[in-house]
Order: sequence, then C-alpha cells, then structure tokens
Amino acid sequence: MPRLANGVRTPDAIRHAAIELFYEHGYEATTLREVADKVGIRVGSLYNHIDSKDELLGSIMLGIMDDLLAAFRQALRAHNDDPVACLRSCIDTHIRFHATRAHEVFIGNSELRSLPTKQRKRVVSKRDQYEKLISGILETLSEQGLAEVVDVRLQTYAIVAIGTHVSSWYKPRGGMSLDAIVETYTTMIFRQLGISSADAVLPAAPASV
Amino acid sequence: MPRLANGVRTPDAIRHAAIELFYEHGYEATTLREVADKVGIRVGSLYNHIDSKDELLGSIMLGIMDDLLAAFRQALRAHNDDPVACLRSCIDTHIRFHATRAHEVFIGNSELRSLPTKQRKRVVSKRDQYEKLISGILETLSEQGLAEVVDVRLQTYAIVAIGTHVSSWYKPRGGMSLDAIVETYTTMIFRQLGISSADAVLPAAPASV
Amino acid sequence: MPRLANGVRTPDAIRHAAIELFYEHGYEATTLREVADKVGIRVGSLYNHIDSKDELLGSIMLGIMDDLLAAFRQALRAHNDDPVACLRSCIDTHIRFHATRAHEVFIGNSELRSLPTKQRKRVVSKRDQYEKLISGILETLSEQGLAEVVDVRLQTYAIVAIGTHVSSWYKPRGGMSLDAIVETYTTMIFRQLGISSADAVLPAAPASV
Amino acid sequence: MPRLANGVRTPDAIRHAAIELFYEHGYEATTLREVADKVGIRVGSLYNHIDSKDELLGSIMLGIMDDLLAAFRQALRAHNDDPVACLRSCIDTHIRFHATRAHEVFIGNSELRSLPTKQRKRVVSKRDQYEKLISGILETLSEQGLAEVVDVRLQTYAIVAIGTHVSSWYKPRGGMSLDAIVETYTTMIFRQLGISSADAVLPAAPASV
DNA sequence: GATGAATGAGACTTCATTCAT
DNA sequence: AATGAATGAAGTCTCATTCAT
Repeated sequence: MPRLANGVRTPDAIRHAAIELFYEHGYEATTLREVADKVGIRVGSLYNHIDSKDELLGSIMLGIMDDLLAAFRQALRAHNDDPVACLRSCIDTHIRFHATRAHEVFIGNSELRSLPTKQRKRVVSKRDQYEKLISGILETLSEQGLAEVVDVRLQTYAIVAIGTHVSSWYKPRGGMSLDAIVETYTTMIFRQLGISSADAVLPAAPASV
Repeated sequence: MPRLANGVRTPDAIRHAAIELFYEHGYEATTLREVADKVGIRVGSLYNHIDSKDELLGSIMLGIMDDLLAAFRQALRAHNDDPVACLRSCIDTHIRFHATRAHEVFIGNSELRSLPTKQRKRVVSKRDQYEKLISGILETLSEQGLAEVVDVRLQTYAIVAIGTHVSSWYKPRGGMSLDAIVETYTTMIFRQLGISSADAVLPAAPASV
Repeated sequence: MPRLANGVRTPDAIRHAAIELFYEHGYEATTLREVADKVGIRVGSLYNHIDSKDELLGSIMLGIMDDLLAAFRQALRAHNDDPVACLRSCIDTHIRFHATRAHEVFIGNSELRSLPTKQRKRVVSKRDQYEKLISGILETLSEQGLAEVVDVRLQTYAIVAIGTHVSSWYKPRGGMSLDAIVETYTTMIFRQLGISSADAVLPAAPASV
Repeated sequence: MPRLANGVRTPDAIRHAAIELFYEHGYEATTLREVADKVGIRVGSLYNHIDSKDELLGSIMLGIMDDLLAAFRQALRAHNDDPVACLRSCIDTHIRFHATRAHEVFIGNSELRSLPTKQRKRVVSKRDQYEKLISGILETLSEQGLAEVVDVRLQTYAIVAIGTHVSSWYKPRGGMSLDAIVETYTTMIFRQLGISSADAVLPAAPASV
C-alpha cells in the first residue's frame, strides 16, 4: 500500500475519478486536469501513477471486460448440465453486471474508437469472446430442442443490447429494483426463445454479482 | 441554388461530411479541419455556412429526430384501426429507419452529452416523444387483450435498444438483407409479446422508409 | 451623385458609420462587418467604395485634421491685428470644433498608432502645424507684453489638452451649454496667461464653427 | 519565490511586458504572442500566470488606479490643515505619478472600452473617486475664499487633462526635468485659481512619489 | 454597384505531457 | 510522491480581403 490520501490509494482514486468523468462527459471531453481535481492532486502528479491518458482508458476498458468475462464464465460453469438453468443464470449475471458496474460498462461500449489500435484490438477480442459465450448457450438450447432460436446472431445482439441499454439508464435507487428488472427481462427473453415462461422465474434467490 | 462544388450544395456537403466524421470518430474527436478537408474547402470557409461546431451537431441531431418522428407518425396513422398491423408497421419503420440512416441515428444516441444544454433539452424532449409513441402502441395492445406486455417501460426500452443496436452495426451490403433483419426482429418482438408468430410475417411487401 | 441608399450617398454613409464605430470601440476592435451592417450593405460591397480598412481610417484622420486647420486658420486671419482678440477667437474655435466634431477629433487623437507609417507621418505633420499655430499666438502675446507665458510649450499643451478632453466627454445636450464651456475655459486660460479677465468675455456673440 | 528567468518573477515580467506593449500598440493590436516573446516564454505558458488577455488588462488597470488613489490620498493626508499647501502637494503628486508611471496611466485612460463590463465599472468607479478628491480640494479652497474657482467641474477636468497629457509625452530623459514640469504646471494652475503665484513655488524640495 | 462564398493568416485558448525542485 | 512551470501541438473561430456572378 504505497500511499493513501483519505484512506484510498491514489491509483484507485484516479481510476475511480476517471471512470466517473469518462462516463459523464466522455473520454475526449474529459481533461486530465478534471481527473486530478477530483482526486485532489495537481495534474502533473497524475503521471506518477499513469503512463498516459490513453493507457488510463485502456486499463479501465480491459479491466471491465476481464471482470465481465470472469463473472459470465463463473455463471456458465455453475450450470453446465442444465442449459435452461444456465441461460437463466447467465441472463441474471449479464444484467446485474451491467447494472452494478454501469459506468465502466458504458465506457467499454462507447469509447472503443478512442482507444489506440493495439489496445482496441484486445478489447474487441474480449468483446467477441463474450458474444461467442452467449451465442454458444443459444446454440446449445437450439440443438437440444429446448428453444426456438430465430437467428442466433440477432438473438445474441438483442441480449447484448439489453445489457448496453441497462447500463445507460440504471440507477441504484431508481424506480425499479434490480431483482424486478432481471425478472422482467428474463421473462421477455424466455418468451422470445419460446421457453415456458414458468421457467423464467427462479424459485430461489438469484446469485448476486 | 447558391453554389455547387461538384454538383452538391456546400451546406449539404458540410452536413454530410460532419455526419460521417462524427459517426466514425465521435464529435469531440472530430476537428473542423477534417470536416473542411472532406468537403474540399478551407476551415474558415465553413463559417459561411455554420454558426459553430456545436450548432452543426445540434442541427444534425434535431434533424434526425424530426425525421424519425415524422416517419414513425406516418406509420402510426396508416393503421390506426388495427393495433397488431400498426405494431408490425411501426417495427418495420423503426428498424428500417435506424438501418438506412444508421450514422445519424447513432450520433443522435451517443452525442447527447456533447450538446449545449438548450439544444440537448430539445433533443431529449423529442426522444421522449418517440418513446411515448412506442409505449402507447404497447398499452393499446395490452388494454385490448391483444398482447401480454410484461412491463411497458422495459418492453419499450427493448424495442428502442434494438434500433440503437442495429444502427451501430448495420451496413447496406452486409451479410443479412434489411428485409430479413426486419422479419427476424418482428418475430422476436411478437413472441415476446405473446402475439401469434404467424401475424409477424406480412403477406405483402413491407413499406420502405 | 453616384448612388443613394436612403437619400445618403453610400461613401458618406460608410464614412459616418466608421466614425461612430471607431469612436465607440476603437479602430482595432471595429470590424468591417460592423461598418457594413450599420450602412445596411454586405461587407464585400464596402470594397466598391474603400481601398482598405487602413485607408478608411487614414482618410478620416486626414480629413479631420484638414478641417481643423482650416477652421483655425480662418479664426486667425480674422484678427491678425489684435492678438488678444485673436487668442479669444482661436480658443473659441478650438473648443467648438473639438466639441461639435468630438468623435472624429477623438479618433484623430487616439488612433495615430493604428495608422500605417506613411499616413501617420502626414497626420503627425498636420498636428504639429496646429500646435505651432497655437504656440505662435502665445509667442506674439508674450513678445508684445500682452501676456505672461510661463512656458510656451507647456502652455500650448495645456490648451491642446483641453480640446482633447472636451472631445472625450462633450455631448450636445449634456449639462453645460457649449457657450458656457467656451466662456469658462476662456476665462481660465486668460487667467493663466495673466490677461485681464474682463477681456475674456466677448461683448458680441462668438463665431460658430 | 516561485521561479525566476533572469532574476525576475515570471508574473512580474508578463505584467511589465504587457504594459509596454499595450502602451505602444494598444490592447487590441497587441498579441499575446508578442507578450510571450518579450518575456521569453511560449505563448501557452502565459496561461500558467494569467486567466485571459482581458483579465491581464483588467489587473493592470485596476492596479494603476489603486496606486494612484493611494498616492493621492497620502498627499492629501499630509496637509489637511493648510488647503493651499494641500493643493500644491496634490498637483505635485498628480503630475509626478502621471509622469513616472506614464505608460500604465496612459493605458488606464485609453483602454477603458476594451475592458469587459464588470471590470470597466470598477475602474470607472475608481476614476470617479479620484476626480471627487480633486473637486473636494477645489471646493474647500473656494469656500474658504482662498481661490476663485470659475467652475469646479471644468477646473477639475483641466487638472485631470494635464495628467493625461503628461502621460502621453513625458520621457524620463526628455528635454524638461520633472521638477521643472511640476513647477510650471503648478504656477499655471495657481494662476488659473487666482492664488498668489509666489505660493506656487515651494521653498523646500517637493515630495517624491 | 451588390452579393455570397472562398481564403489565408492569425488570434486566443486548451491540453497532454515533461521535468526540476 | 507532489508541485509549479514550461512546452508544442492543436483547435475553434474571426477577419480583411478578393472575386465570380
């Protein structure tokens, strides 16, 4: 633990400040001076902790993708014997992750073009992996006759789009509880896939992220 | 006809160049020099046609929202006696519009925060109007017992999200035809609403935008 | 009479508009667009009547100096036999001219440095001539024992400074009448020169400019 | 002591350079590049020390007015029992200040219109205070029957005008010594006020600024 | 004689980044 | 590890001026 300001390690404070500002104003419109102000240090001091503005964005974007993939893979592993339960669990994780880490996810979706080529490729690759995981579930369900998938790619997109959208409007103490959001979307997706609506609602409590 | 460069009126050329560049690199990352270069004039000459970079973005965003609302309202009017046909027509218009004018729509969805407050309010107001139109259709269907709407707001979001997402990846000569995309998404939404899948496919050709 | 807009010849309208704007905001801060707006034409059209912004300023400054010299010389000629009457008449002319053509005179005094070298020299030369005329009167008075001149140069400056200052605050319908201003300053200058105060007030009405 | 280039603190060097350039070419005609060049830094570096070009002008103008008021008030205080001595001291201070800080005073008199409204009001207010101080002395002299004041306002203007004018031509090693200038103008003003000329010349050395 | 449009030069200002202290 | 200051590059916007119509 190198250095603490108000109990927080400076690098963490920088990362946190950057996430909020990139989310609010966008990467290009955010100045490092604003980041430094939010942290409570001078702009020059940032460079004791980051290499560049680019790299700061890159680390945020790679980090969120890694965490998302890890969470999703864990949800997958827990139900590799029951495809419908697996889908339910994955939707749950997908939506909760996009809600609870909405700002980072939003940055991950909107600032790809701000990233230098090299890092962009790495993020895109992770994003593709994520979509492949979703498509894989849908294919399994389709092959086993458990769901009617009209078009794997578009169905995948529809699910991805829900996450993206949730991340753009979800607020912790907004009108609808996270549980209700998850339940509703799960029902909607299950219907879309022609899976019995009854299966959508879990008897037990859903796993938190 | 004030003045033509290669047969195109300069203000139109500027608007077109700006749309492409804002779409590709984002508003903040696009310089007016790039816009001018694309048009084939010097950067100072832009100011014979625009008031400011802000105002250029604003006019693009207001314009696309106006066009979207107009197209949607026209689709609504054509079927005000048959709610299911109306929904089908609106989905059709929604998706085709977001596909054929993908770049402008994408800007409209992603650059809200780059807009000065005054214009932002006007765009947000139009966006709200648009969502209300969609919600209205869903409510009618629900009230008349023609569809099972799990949650009007989230269902509206899901439909909006499809448009947003299509605008982010659709390319005229990409893998899937626009007709096929419309048909697939229509089927998916109809299922989600518990409307007979058969109703989703039109016997006649769908209206073009 | 080449061309009239609202009964005024365009070149005169331009000159008039330029004088008001140069007076109000200064030469550098005034744009030709503002001049054109005030005239009611477009900025490009100005160039049918002027050669350049510099030249427009130059013609105003040379014009006012010529008019000032002409008025002063006329006042001098009218009393070349009575030095005290001559002084009285010159002070009268000096102050009235600086009041009634305050804006041009103000420009003439404040925008010298905005003028290109060549024209500046011509204006400075006229200004020197003007000061020499005043100094000449003072010297005559001094030589003939009619006045006690402490220092010709500083006394000349003091008189010049009065004109400059009047031009910076005089307004036609301000608190003090032009006649009163002339009378008061004349008294003050006469006292300064040790000339009987009684001589300061003219029996007859002073000549108008 | 933050940082010295050639022994001078950068903010002071900027202020000094700006004064010289604003005096020589005027505020509008002076570019920040010229200021930076004169200081020996790049133009962007200026912004480590100033907020804007406007604010740089404002601080110069407010500063000179504050200094002028302070100097004048000190001169007033020193002779609050003898009105004639007080006048003499004030004229001395007035002229010496306008001569020794001629460039700043000149800027203060000529660039009012270049100032943003808010700061302009503050400078104008200080200027009014200064004129009131002068008027006050004249009124006291008049009330006590020590001087014949023809018109308080115009007499005040005449004195102010002398300062303005001196600031426009005085040069440290010009033809006339500062002491001589002060003495001559004092004599002239005393005469104007009908005060015995003998009182104008001080037996002892005049106070320096 | 008027106009709309183009242009080149340049102005103010911002910003990421570096570095001596 | 923090800071104040410097820097170069760039960005938006303005402006005097020109010219075809």
